[in-house]
Amino acid sequence: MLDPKLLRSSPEAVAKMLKKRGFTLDIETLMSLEQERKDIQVKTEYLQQQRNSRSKNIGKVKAAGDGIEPLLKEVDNLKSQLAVADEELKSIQEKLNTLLAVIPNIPADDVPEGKDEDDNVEIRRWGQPRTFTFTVKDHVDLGMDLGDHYAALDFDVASKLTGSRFAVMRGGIARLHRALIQLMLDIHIDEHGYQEINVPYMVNKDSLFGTGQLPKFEEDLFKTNDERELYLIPTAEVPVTNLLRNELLQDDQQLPLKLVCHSPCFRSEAGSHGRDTRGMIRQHQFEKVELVNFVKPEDSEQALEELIACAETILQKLGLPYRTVILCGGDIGFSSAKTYDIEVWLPSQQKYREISSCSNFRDFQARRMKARYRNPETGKPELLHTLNGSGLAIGRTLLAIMENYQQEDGSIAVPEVLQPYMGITEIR
RNA sequence: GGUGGGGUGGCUGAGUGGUCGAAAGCGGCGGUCUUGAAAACCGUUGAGUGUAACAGCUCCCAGGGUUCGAAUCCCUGCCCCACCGCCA
Repeated sequence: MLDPKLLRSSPEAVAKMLKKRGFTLDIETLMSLEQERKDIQVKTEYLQQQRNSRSKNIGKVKAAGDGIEPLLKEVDNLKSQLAVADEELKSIQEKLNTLLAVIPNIPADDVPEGKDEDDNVEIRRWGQPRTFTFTVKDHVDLGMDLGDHYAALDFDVASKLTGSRFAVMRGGIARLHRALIQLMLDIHIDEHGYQEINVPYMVNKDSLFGTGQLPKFEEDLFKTNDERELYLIPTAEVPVTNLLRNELLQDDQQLPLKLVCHSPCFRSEAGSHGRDTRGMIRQHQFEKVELVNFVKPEDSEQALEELIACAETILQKLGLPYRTVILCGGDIGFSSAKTYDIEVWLPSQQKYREISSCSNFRDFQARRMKARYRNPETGKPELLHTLNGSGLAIGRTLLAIMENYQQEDGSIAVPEVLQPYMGITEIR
């Protein structure tokens, strides 16, 4: 959520900044609602004040032994007025909140202009895509041929079990998948100073509102159908960031708070029919090692640079060529002020494809969540800044390894850093 | 699933329907003392909204209700704790 004060005081400036991401702010509706809200609120509070003072008086008058009849009559009159005003205020506040809840975050100054992913700007590349002396296969074909009796990567049997966009992994591929999780967790914990955390994979509406998935993106989520209205998490970002919802940290020594969480992620992929239907790129269920930071406002810009570096480290250790892009205004996510994507090289597609996304949300999520800390300078509560990033998406890393490390006979060489985790040097 | 007890400020924890935004303690902040620190002592300290600053308003899990007046009474929901049963 944006700062309502900022929105009120300089709506034109906000609208201009939101324009960068293709969002049109309806200033007129907003400001007229806002004016209405103010008028009614002033009126309501005046009536409340009158009621309160008279009610207090009744106690005193009664104690003095005098008659309270006239006062009662006055209060009664106030109450009926108040009931009307209250109702009005409630309804307008609801309208206003509904409007505010779907306004996206303001992009950072250095976010490039642009309409969609084609306008994202590459900021660096690492590694050299390998030249193959044979015809490369994609991970689907590779996975089908690996394994003794059954495919090591099996989409057909998964669709029998569940449906499309799911996978079954066996043997060496399943083990590689697990090894990747271990490797990533170990690096972030031991080398990057993260604390490991394990959280629920189902969350309530409030949590999803806090990080910004609700109310706008419900169709992307899987929802349970029991009366509790729980949702499967689309990313660990939701439960982990919401750890500090409605919290006020007293001790700023806890900051920055850096948490790493391995979890499955569930996405309905409602809007992506027909996109990446082959293979593991876009699944309804995948796993991810997620990095979440809570920092003081003045530290968030630097924290994003560190976060993206942590994610890149993993690819470097795995020897996977990648490039890093900064998302343009039109491609940036709803809650984010600034996002870097890391894209890994896929030989079968001759393209770089997203494998990580690291964002600075500034106080946008914190305001929705009321996640605060006490600033020792002022002694006052202030909103935290939140950040998160994938470090990395496991399924996509797995397929990148399969494709980049494939050998002519269809086997997969195991990257050196993974060998201690795997106990083997190749998967066949 | 059964029975009982609870949800109060950063934390622990009191709170006869009016003088309660709320005792006390801890923690925090400021000070006295000290070479410095600790201890001790004194003072101060809820969140939000609003204002130039006051004032005002809202908030004692959430949502309804009773009442002139609700942290306090009633209803519903959620959550927590204890014991019993069942169980990975």
